[in-house]
Amino acid sequence: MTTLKELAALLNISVSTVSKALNDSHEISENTRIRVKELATKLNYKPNRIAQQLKTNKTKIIGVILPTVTNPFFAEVLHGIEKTATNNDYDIIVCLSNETLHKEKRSLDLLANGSVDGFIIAVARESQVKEQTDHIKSAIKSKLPVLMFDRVVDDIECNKVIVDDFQCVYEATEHLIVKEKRKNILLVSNIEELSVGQLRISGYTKALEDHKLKPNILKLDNAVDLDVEKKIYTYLKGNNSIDAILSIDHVTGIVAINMAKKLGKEIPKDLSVVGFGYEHTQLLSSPKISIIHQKAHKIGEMSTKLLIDNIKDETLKMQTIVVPSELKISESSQTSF
Amino acid sequence: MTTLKELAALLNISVSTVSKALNDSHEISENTRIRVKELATKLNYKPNRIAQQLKTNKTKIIGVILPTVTNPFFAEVLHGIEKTATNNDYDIIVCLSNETLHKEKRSLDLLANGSVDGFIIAVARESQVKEQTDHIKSAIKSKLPVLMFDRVVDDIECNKVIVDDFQCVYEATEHLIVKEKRKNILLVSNIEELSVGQLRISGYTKALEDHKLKPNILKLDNAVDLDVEKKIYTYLKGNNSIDAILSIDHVTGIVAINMAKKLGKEIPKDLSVVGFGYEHTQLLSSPKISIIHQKAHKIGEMSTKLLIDNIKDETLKMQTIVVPSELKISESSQTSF
DNA sequence: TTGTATGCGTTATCAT
DNA sequence: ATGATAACGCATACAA
Repeated sequence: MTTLKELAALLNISVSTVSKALNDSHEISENTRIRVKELATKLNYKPNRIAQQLKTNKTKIIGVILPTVTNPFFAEVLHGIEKTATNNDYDIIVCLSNETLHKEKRSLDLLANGSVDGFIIAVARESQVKEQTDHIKSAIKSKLPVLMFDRVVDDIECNKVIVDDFQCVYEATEHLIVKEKRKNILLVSNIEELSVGQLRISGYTKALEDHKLKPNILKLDNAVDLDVEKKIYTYLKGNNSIDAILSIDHVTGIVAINMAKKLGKEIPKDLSVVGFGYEHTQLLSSPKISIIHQKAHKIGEMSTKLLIDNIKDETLKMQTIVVPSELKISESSQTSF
Repeated sequence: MTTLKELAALLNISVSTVSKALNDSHEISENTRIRVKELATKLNYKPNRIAQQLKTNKTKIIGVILPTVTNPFFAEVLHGIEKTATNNDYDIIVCLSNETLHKEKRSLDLLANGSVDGFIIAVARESQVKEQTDHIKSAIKSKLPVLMFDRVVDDIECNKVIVDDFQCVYEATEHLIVKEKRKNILLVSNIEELSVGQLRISGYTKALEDHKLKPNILKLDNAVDLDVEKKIYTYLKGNNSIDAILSIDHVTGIVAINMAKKLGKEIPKDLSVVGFGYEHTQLLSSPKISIIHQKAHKIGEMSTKLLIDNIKDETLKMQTIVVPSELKISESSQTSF
């Protein structure tokens, strides 16, 4: 790697002159500036970023700590983060907590030693359940800006970007009741231990309450593979009056459609199905599932924007931004082929 | 952030003594070592990694350049990379090329200035199609180890981890012919312009040739949403003799199942369906689709292992590792509920 | 307009 | 056993 020192030696001038020339300082003559730049491009000189970081005490790197990236929600958020970071000349270091407290803590501690200018975090399931968040507070205490999204911790004061979990489920439920005239709406859940799961369930029960209906909740207890199908199938078979299903994750809604068809139900005539979904979710079901579409990409964008603002001006006051979800009603009945 | 200098000042000893004490140098007395360490933990001292990086000329960071992360394959690879990197005390900087050449080049150039110790890359679609890979060669020339996976460039000499695209599709096709007695197998493709797409198609045509059957290929031309459904539906409707479908991506197989059911076909009696799939793919279809399961996580693990070996010993000779895929035959007929 | 000197935080070499 | 000094590559305050 070419260094300033090498350039200076070859040109018989001082290191600082070379530095200034490359940075377009006005105090350097046209002549030498050109000579320096020519040699620099010829030798493919690039300033050593590590040295710049040490000098300026800024890394232009954001630490991103996610529970997982195989969940499409977080993958899409990451996409938004990366794009916005790049547009603002930041790189991102990505760590995955795998939903564990110790990994989250380890990553945070490791990066808090000058490796990054700030953090974007969605806390791990374990950290949230055990309410252990000292590691995050500690990062903030050492003047590192932190932004939390989706899964946030109430008693930590920092910028936050959250989803309207309560509200969007409330509205989806109300849609089923009012627009689609449904009376027996089943909520299917396997994330009731997460704060977002609880919020979604609250949105559902509140909507039912407001309309004098009684809630039905099928908790899957973290079931996997065929168990998911079996539990839903069995429940539907034994409860024939169910006329709508509201899934609060991105998988069980599609499973519910498949199981309902297996039971000979017509969709959406006999049964309306709403679930959470991402870009391709609707393509995977037939008839099309209605989905609550979280603006994951936008969440990533706004999080990054907010964090970078905070990095550049630490005096800015903290805020919590709610990114509304979009309810996409299926129109499968109209598909004419 | 606490520094060595601050510790030294507080203890009235020199910086170098503090440094040695913390690094368990034998030439430091038991007494002072303990005093130093006590104060260090008390003040939560952590060595500044940037300074260490400048000193040692090693960052312990791997640059990871992916086309996207919303594709489950790359998400799972990333998971494997992150895990293995962490286990070997490396961090990862993730850049997304978004399938474009210029973004890939930009990321590579930006990180090649001392920011990382090596690269893991799956080249962007555009780079592969246009056969522009000078930026990668340039990184290698400046002594930065590069590992390519999945989408590789033949005329670049570096470590590679690839999938058995030809072989696994050949075997899946043969399975359909020999075990399931299928005669009219339709290949559904929308990635024919990628090297992996071409390999998969070759595996299919070769298997048919070897068994004296004629190929049917439905190219979707990067169709999206309803168009995907429509093209598959129309084709199936107009070609009633098709008795098996082989999808070479992870979406169209499920769509094919849904469309076949819509046409009143029984699966797997009338039609066998095989597609590419990931962890949850089978859960999303009913009856269950058979899948070619790429060991994405393992690809990430092996890539990282190989790169780190290469970083630690540059004289190691390059190798290309093939990670075999697994054919998971659906057993939906046996599900008894 | 150019050059010298200093420091970022750490480690390593060489005194004491 | 401890300390002074230099060096990694860069940027900048200050001198010339």
